[in-house]
Amino acid sequence: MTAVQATVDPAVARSLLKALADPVRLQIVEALAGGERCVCDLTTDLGLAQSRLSFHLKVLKDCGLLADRQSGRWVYYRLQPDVIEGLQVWLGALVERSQQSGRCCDG
Amino acid sequence: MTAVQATVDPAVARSLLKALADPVRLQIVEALAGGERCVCDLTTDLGLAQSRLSFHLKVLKDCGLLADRQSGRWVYYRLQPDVIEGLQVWLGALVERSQQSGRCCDG
DNA sequence: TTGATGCATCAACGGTGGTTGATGCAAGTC
DNA sequence: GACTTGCATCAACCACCGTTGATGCATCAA
Repeated sequence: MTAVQATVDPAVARSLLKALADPVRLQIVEALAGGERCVCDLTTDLGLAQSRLSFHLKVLKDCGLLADRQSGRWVYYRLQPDVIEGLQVWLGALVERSQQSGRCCDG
Repeated sequence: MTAVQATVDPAVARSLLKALADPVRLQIVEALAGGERCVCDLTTDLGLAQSRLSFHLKVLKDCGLLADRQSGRWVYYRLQPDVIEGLQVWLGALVERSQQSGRCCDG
């Protein structure tokens, strides 16, 4: 583990950025950074209507940021750190490219 | 240089994510990763209407991702890699937290 | 079987954010 | 001075995305 994480492709990066750009979804992600939670806990902790939470969980799951599992009546969601790392690497590549070409063109 | 980059605060992170979540703005950022460009060059390279490009440049500049300078009639835009790095670090903290709490709760 | 709980999904509505074309303004050219 | 060029800004329009309340479907309890 802790192998060098591969970058995601630009289309995936876009979908991840879009998913993370919503304040409610960012709340969810930060809550799940503390560990796996079931939907009912998230509902009360974040003070969100159930359908609203469910909508955002779906968005986050569809882009790969979240995984879920069912246990009895409850559904538990958890973060997928690899995916976030992929985005991180993608941003890093951007930084690198820009620094590489930075020593240019003093207009 | 290459000092350890500080993380951004959550509100800033949100605005950066939101700014990067738009496909046109992502195009702009990737174009500028290749080095500084003036607006007129970007207009032709990306095939965007001038007012449209100008709108997105403003969004990117307002959140700190871009800086500009004027030279004669032309305005040149460039990336601010530090800001992207800040976002990267912020994502890293998220990953770290989630891995830390990952060894929990096998329901 | 009946009823309750946890969650997903749907249709309708509303708001925010991006697009477009016009206008304004500053910096150059003649 | 008048004219052109490069860019920012504005108002009007439009599309998409998130919200809401209702409904459906499992799972579990009685």
